[in-house]
Amino acid sequence: MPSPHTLAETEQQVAQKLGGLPIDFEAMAVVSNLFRAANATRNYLERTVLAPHGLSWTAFVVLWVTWIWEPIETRQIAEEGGFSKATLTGVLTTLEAKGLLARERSATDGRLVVVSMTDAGRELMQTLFPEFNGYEQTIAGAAGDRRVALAELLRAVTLVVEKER
Amino acid sequence: MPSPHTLAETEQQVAQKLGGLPIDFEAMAVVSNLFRAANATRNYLERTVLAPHGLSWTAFVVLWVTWIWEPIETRQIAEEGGFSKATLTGVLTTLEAKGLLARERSATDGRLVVVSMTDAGRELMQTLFPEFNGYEQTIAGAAGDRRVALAELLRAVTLVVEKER
DNA sequence: GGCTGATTATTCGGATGCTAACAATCTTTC
DNA sequence: GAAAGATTGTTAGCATCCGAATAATCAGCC
Repeated sequence: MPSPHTLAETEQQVAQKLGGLPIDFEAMAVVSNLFRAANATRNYLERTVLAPHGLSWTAFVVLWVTWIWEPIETRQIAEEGGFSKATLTGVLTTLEAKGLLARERSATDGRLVVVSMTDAGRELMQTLFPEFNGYEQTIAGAAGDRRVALAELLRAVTLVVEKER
Repeated sequence: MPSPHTLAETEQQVAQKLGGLPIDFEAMAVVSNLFRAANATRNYLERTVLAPHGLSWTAFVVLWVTWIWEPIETRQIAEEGGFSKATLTGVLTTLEAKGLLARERSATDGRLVVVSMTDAGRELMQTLFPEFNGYEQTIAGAAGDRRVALAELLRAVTLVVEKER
C-alpha cells in the first residue's frame, strides 16, 4: 500500500488542478503538517499512555491544568486548555464521574464554578505526568536541537489566529 | 479576565507540584503548543472560511484530497488525511448527502470503495481553495521567514510518532 | 431598589473521532 | 477447489467538540 503522496507530487497535482492560479504551497505545507503532527501526536499519546488510564487527550489536559492551579475556575481551565466552555462541561462530567476531580459553585459569585482535584486525582497525576513527559521527550526529540524554536513558532501561530477573533 | 499563565509561571508551578522530579519543560512546551496551535488554527479556519460553506475542517480535508487525486480509494483518503476509516465513512456520508462527492464500489475488488467529485464539488473547490489558501498565508505568516523550517519540523514530529506504531 | 446589560455554566443538536466487532471479499496455501 | 488468513468499509458505542440558546447571577446606572 503506497504511503501518502510526497509534497512534490501534491504540489504538481494542485498546480494542474488550478491551472496557473497562484497558490502559496509553503503556507499549505505549514497548515497541513500542523494538523498531521497534532493528530498523529494525540493518537500516539492517547494510545500509549492515556488510554490505559481511561483518559482522552482533552481529559488529561483538563486534569493537568486543574492539578497545577487548583482550586481553579472553569472559565480559566477552558482558557488555559484552549477549548470551549461547552466542551469543558462535558469533560468535567466525565472526570468527576471517575472521581478524579470535583466541582462546586463559587461561594462569592453564583455564576462561577470552582474545580479541585480529589486525592485519587492527585495520586494519578503524580505518577502519570512524569511518564507522560517521557513520551513528550520522544516527540520533541524529532525536532533535535530546534525544540525551543519549534515551540516558539507554534506559539506565534496561536497568537496570530487568536488575534484574528 | 487574566490571560493564560505564562510559560515561566507554569514551569514554576509544575516544579513545585513535582518536588524536584526531573521534568523536560522544553518537551512539554513543544507538545502543548502543538495542540494549542492546531486547535486554534482549526477553529479559525472553520469559523472564517469553512463554516460559511457548511464544511467542517475534516470534511474540507476529505474534499480536498478527493479533488486533487480523484478517483481515489477510501483507504487512500484516510491515509492522506491522517484519520481512521471509521471517521472517513461518517464524513463521506455527510459530503455525499451535500452532493459534493460520490462513492461507488470498485468493479475489480468488492472490498474497495472509490470516490469521485461531483460537478458541484469541483466548482466549490475551484473557488474555495484559493480563498482558503489566502487564510493559510495569514497563518503561515506567523512563522515569518521560517515557514519552510516549521513545516519540516512538523513533518519530522509526524514521522517520529507514526514510526512508533 | 429596580432595571438593563453583561457574564457564567449548562443544555441541546449535530458533527467528528476512535476502537472493536462484523460482514463481505480477496489472497494464499494445501 | 476448499479452507484459513488478511483486507476492506461499515456499524455500534462512547467520548469529544462547537455554536446557539437558556437560566441564573452579578455589575452598573438611574
